[in-house]
Amino acid sequence: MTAHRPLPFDPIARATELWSERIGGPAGTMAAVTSVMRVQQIVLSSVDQALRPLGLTFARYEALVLLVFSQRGSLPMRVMGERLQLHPTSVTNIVDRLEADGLVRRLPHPTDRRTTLVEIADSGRDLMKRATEAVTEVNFGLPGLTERQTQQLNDLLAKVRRAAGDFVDETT
Amino acid sequence: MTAHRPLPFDPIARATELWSERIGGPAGTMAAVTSVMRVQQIVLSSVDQALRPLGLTFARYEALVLLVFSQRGSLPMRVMGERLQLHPTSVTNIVDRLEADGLVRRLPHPTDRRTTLVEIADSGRDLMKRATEAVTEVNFGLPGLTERQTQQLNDLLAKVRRAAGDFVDETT
DNA sequence: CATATCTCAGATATACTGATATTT
DNA sequence: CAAATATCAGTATATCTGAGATAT
Repeated sequence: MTAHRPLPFDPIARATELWSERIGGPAGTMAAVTSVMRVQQIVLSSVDQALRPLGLTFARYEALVLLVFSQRGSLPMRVMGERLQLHPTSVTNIVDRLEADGLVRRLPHPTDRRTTLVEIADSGRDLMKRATEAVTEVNFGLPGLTERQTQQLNDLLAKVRRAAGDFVDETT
Repeated sequence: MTAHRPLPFDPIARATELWSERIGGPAGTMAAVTSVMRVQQIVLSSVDQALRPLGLTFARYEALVLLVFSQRGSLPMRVMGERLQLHPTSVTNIVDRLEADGLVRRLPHPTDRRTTLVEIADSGRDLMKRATEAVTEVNFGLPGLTERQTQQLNDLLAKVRRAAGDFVDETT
């Protein structure tokens, strides 16, 4: 858990001061990057802990959610990788584990025999529901923000994702 | 690199809509968590790529920065773990690699013989400088934000970190 | 004797590279 | 034959647990 006792100061704020004094340049950007890394660690640790009793990781939970939300309850591997921003080998790995637990099934694609469909099973839908309750109970591991601040955070991160080329659209 | 071509829509925004319709509850929080994960991935990939020619990862780079910024150019392992929010075994691992490359040295603590000091070497200072230029050139992998927006992001993430118990103070 | 610091071994999760089989 | 899809083997990184050595 990497649990230390709390520091009596914000280590990132302190590093930012030193950065400004001794290096100059975009110290704020360095701070933001470090903060993103740290918050990701906080969130992932908390969410994974809530999901562990259910035999899920956040990555596998996201895959279940994606399949439950899909029109037909099934998606090609490739599409799953696109939506979840996962490496093809990571998709293979995650689906392997979900399938071993009987939560999803691999099916041949009806028309394109290169493609493998992944279909959510009933037990997968059930587990996704219970997992959603578990992560909701810990507020997805993201403490300390009002609804409005959460929305601000979303908007800022969406700007970054769009600038990084994750997607192109007119809204947001 | 997990590089797909851009989607014609924001996958997280779409998932958030479906979440609201079909599950309800704190869809915005789920979106924020997913966004944090994704932006961390974007940033880390970009920064690690910039650092790879120098034989550094972001984690090792952060360790070098911490040591360069320290008063004496050296810190106990334990303190490094505290500041960088790393597990003790991760500190051992990172220092192992830096030491193998001659960038830092392990020294006995003068008074507490349980403690190991890690001291930055001249070559470590040099490499940290060059690495800083490399990550600055790619804007730390964080595109799309103005200086003001970066500051907003910092403030929001600091709230989260403080609420998660990373630190306690009066400011911010 | 309890606690603190560091290390090591082993297990897990994920990502990446490069190669391969199959299909389009 | 080129491109797309999925898989596999091997490598790398980082985390965690549990155990142990040394020192306070």
